[in-house]
Amino acid sequence: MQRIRTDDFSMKHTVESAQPLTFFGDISADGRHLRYVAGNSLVEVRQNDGLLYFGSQPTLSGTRLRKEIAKRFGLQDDMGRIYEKIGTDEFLANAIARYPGMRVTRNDPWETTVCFIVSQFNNVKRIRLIVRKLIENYGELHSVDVGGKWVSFRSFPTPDALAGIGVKEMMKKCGTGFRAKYIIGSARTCSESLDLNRLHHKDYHRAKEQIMELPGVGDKVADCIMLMGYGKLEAFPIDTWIKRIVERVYFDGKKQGIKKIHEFADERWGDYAGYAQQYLFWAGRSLKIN
DNA sequence: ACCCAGGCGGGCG
DNA sequence: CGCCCGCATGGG
Repeated sequence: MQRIRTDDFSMKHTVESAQPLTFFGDISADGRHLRYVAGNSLVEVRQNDGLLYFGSQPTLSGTRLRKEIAKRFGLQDDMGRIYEKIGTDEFLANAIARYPGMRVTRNDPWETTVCFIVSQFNNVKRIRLIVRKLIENYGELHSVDVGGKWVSFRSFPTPDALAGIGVKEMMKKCGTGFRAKYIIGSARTCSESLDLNRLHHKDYHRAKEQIMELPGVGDKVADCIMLMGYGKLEAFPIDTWIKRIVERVYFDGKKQGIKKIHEFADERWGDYAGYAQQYLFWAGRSLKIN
């Protein structure tokens, strides 16, 4: 097992904040042990205060796995700087105090796309259920030896694997509901004409514009993909919670349009709006703001 | 038995 | 444009 030293990182808060990793990873009750699938490998991570121990099967080379972990959990992000930039009011300062070390995870763009298409008009519990079923039904099966024990797992289904599935079949097998046509439609586009791995280098607005051409990907889902799929930290996904919280905290409870809230977030938090969103969301939910 | 859940697309004024 | 409605489904 390798290890890295980390500061200002809580694997528990990060994984439990319902970012895509949460939708298909398993974390222990105490939040210290995580198992998830990255590509075709099974990765295990254990956090002991400021130390992160990790390994994978099949074994990725030392540097590759180290890079995967660092990137996946946003360990390169300068939290001191981010907290300074976004923690400028009481609400966010409290949110940071409540969830210290919560990072924005960086996930595979396609996996992120599917997860957030599934998330629309849905709840976290059922999102996880549906994503699990998609993996179970259409993901490629792998078996590996973990410390003498034989463990099997499935990788996330590729666009090619989903492009040919029938809408009714997916609805029946995975319980996706009306989202099946979006998942399959997006899979077809990504399989045939849109290579998601080529959007990394585009700027936020260009990439967002392109991803919104996928069926079932509107403003909010697109921002989630920009943030957690491409690591574009200026993205500010606006869902019903965020809208309510921002109106309550920053607009004296007055209703605002989506466009207005985007402008506000951009001006106030700029390049770290995505981190502001993450902390607003979790603090807001725990306070049951409505 | 209801009611809701991290929206989106399509239709209308 | 901005608003409003329907949408599949499992859990509370």
